[in-house]
Amino acid sequence: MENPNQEIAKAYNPSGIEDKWYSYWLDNQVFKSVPDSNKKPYSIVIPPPNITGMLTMGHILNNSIQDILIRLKRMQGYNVCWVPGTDHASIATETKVIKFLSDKGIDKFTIGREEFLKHCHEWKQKYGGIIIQQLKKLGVSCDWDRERFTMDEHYYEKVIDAFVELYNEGKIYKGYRLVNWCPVSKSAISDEEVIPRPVNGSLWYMRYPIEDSTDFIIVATTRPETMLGDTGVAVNPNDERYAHLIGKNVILPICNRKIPIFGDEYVDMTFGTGAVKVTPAHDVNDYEMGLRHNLEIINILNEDATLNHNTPEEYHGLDRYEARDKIVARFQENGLLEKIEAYSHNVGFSERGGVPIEPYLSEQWYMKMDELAAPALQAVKDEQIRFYPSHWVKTYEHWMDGIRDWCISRQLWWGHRIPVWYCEDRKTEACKKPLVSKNAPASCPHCGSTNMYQDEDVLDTWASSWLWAHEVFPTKEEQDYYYPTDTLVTAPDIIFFWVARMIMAGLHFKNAIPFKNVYFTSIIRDSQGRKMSKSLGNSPDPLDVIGQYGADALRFTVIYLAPLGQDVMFATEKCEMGRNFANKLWNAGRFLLMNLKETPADPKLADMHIDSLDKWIESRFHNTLRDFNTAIERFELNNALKIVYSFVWNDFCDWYVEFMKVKLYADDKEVRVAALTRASAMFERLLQLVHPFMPFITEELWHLFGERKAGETISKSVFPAFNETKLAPEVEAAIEDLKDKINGIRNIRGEMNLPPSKPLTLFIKSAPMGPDYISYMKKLTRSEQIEVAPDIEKPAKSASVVLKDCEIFVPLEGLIDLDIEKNRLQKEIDRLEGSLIGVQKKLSNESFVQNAPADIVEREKQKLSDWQEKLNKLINLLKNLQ
RNA sequence: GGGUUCUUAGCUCAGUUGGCUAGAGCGUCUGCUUGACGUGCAGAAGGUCAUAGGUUCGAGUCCUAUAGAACCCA
Repeated sequence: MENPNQEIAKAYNPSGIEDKWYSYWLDNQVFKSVPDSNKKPYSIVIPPPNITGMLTMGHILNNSIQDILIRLKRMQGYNVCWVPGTDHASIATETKVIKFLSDKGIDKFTIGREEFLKHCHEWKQKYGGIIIQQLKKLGVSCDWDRERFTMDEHYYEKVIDAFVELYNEGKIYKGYRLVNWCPVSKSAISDEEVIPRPVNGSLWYMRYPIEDSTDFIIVATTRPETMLGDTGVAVNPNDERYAHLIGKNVILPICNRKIPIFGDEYVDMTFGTGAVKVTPAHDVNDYEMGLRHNLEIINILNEDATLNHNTPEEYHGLDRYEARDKIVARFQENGLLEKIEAYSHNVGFSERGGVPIEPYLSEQWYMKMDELAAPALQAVKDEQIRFYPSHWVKTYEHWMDGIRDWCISRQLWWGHRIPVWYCEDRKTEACKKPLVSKNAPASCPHCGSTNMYQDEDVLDTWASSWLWAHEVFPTKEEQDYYYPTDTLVTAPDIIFFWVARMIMAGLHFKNAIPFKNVYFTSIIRDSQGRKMSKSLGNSPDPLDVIGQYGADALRFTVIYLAPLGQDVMFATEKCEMGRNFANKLWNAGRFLLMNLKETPADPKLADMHIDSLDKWIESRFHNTLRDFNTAIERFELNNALKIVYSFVWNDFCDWYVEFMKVKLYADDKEVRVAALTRASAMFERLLQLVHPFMPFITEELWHLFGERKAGETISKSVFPAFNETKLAPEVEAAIEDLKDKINGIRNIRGEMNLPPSKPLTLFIKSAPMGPDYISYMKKLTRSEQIEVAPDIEKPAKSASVVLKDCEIFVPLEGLIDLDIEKNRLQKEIDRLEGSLIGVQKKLSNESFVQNAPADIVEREKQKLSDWQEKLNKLINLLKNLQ
């Protein structure tokens, strides 16, 4: 292991150390989990990153949180299992591979499905693992032997089984409806893949001639080209301007089609002219209106958003935007264009294709959601599944209440191909029915034809990943042991797409919830509050940050900055916070190690020469532990970290170690050894507290602090348990009191600009203090002489500190600047007087004294007398200075 | 248009069921080669808790309205 004579670096340098320990953990199978009925399981399934993805700050936050929970539970004796894996990301991957191939001059359709899929698998082999390798740099403790992929053979099969099962239950059907259509991918896409973007467009006011009249009705539209598919004009039935036109027809220009004017409450009278053209085949709201009013539905687009044969010949094959220009020009020529207004509005863009999506009529497979959603909604309402933060419950309920059927088919090749076959010959009526089965049927069961073909479409990626929480566990034994999983950590923007659907799938297929807790992570923003995104280029590469500061520092910083439910403003420089903390920890360890070299620890002395300092730090430790446990229970990881941070930096380093130096340089060797032995033991426990957050540095230090057996790791050491009997409130109060005295004296030093090189003499008017307290005080205030007596006289020309039951005088002889001291006292007097007014007001209020709880009133009275006394002393001191 | 959340120090945020003189980190200012750490130590300055009402003995905390910001859904 380490060379004991090697010097320990003055500043902590994570490079080298992090990779060393990650290999060590892997070599020793520290992260491995196998079912063990003697141990309680704690399991998490990773939200599978997209195989096309690269590590982002979002992944850093999400996976740090999971790792903290996993590492903590591992140390607390659970059989923890964190299953990693990736998602095949149907449309994203297909888009990438198409691009990759087209750069080489290869076309998807020319090479055909099978050949194309080969390329996809190759691509996945080559690039699909990058994000997993990147994650390892973060130190995450996934059981890598369990790495899954949503198109693994077992998993693929289960996705198909689920389709067949749901179809047989009547929950899957084929429907002809409007979907979000991406003209580039030529596929339906999910709502999630439609990104609304503000667009500076126009509002075109177009005149539609009324039948048998010279009048017009003017409609306003953002999409004039869709007029070729108009089959009605709608006005609000309460709109007096148009009441006389309801029931009449207009003659649609260019097409010369007769279409009705009708009334519908949907129409907003204040928008445009209050009259809208209705294109049921190309707008969601128009589609609904079309159904209500029995309008004809005319689809005017091809799959690539060019115009089709339902338009006049001159428009055939034109791109939708070319057609727009042509139609506007035509209206203008004919004097039918009223005006054009600038108008900015949101247009849905395809996330992958990068072009505006088209609401498009097509035949797709749908999953009925109502029956699946009901128990999933209940499970959250009943708190079988808890959300952190809980306010997401409302969003979840809202969506589940209004849930719509799920379009699960995609016109893509990369993914789980829909297990449906059709008879090509269709000799009988029954042959037209799709045949749903896991395996290809040999022949048509109705006509016997062997001429069968499979549905070309694949399933929506979410229709595979919704099985993730249970199908990552391959056997029944494993599922019985690890499922339901304990906690899901994910981003709130996929609450519907993934979280809700996993709950449905879990309840439907396993008859049990998939997880008990869902932690919704924050959104990472840049220092200006903008969401981090590729296009803005405002997201640092996490690997660069790790290179610069270390994974421990990055983890620390991200968690420290991420309160439950709040967004995180991140900037790379903020990692200094984590780096500084790592360095602090390192140097505290270094200090103890340097002393241990001279004075080796001796466990036999661990309980010898115990004084109030030992009891104090022990009490502080258990207080910390209790608060830490509470924070973890509430999933307030940033709080948990702050609690640990403050124990390490404030209690341990600032006070305990400084106090301990008195004992460390004592004449009695046994005192020295005992103090150091206990300090080391405390430090090891403190490392355990930090370990889930900063695994690498803690492992390094833990190994420096003792002879460890081969393969031994802090990761599997037993996490400290809270012990109430270790709490010592009276000792804590006494040390707090001592700290107050020291702070008072340090204040004088600071205000008077007295350098530490100038030792002080102190006169303390109080009850006698223990000799240990006197030595601690000497050490921390750099005083050479301290006199304590209840009736001590204030020396002339001295600064003073007034505390409860205690006055401290610091003689300053020639050094004192009377004005400074006067100002100090005056400031304190002013502050106290201000506070006193508040208390007096309260106590002189009869209804306060009557209504407030007795202990509150008592407390106020106590304050009054304490402060009054202190104030009097201060006034006296000030008077004597004049 | 509907829903959710937020507004506290220069910045980023804590502040539990209403009850200490409203806290922390960063930044700022002053001093310091203190027998671990200048990635540090010690000290200090800095706040009308978005605004206006209300409930209450008591409001940063609860209620209502207003203003502003963000996100989700339509």
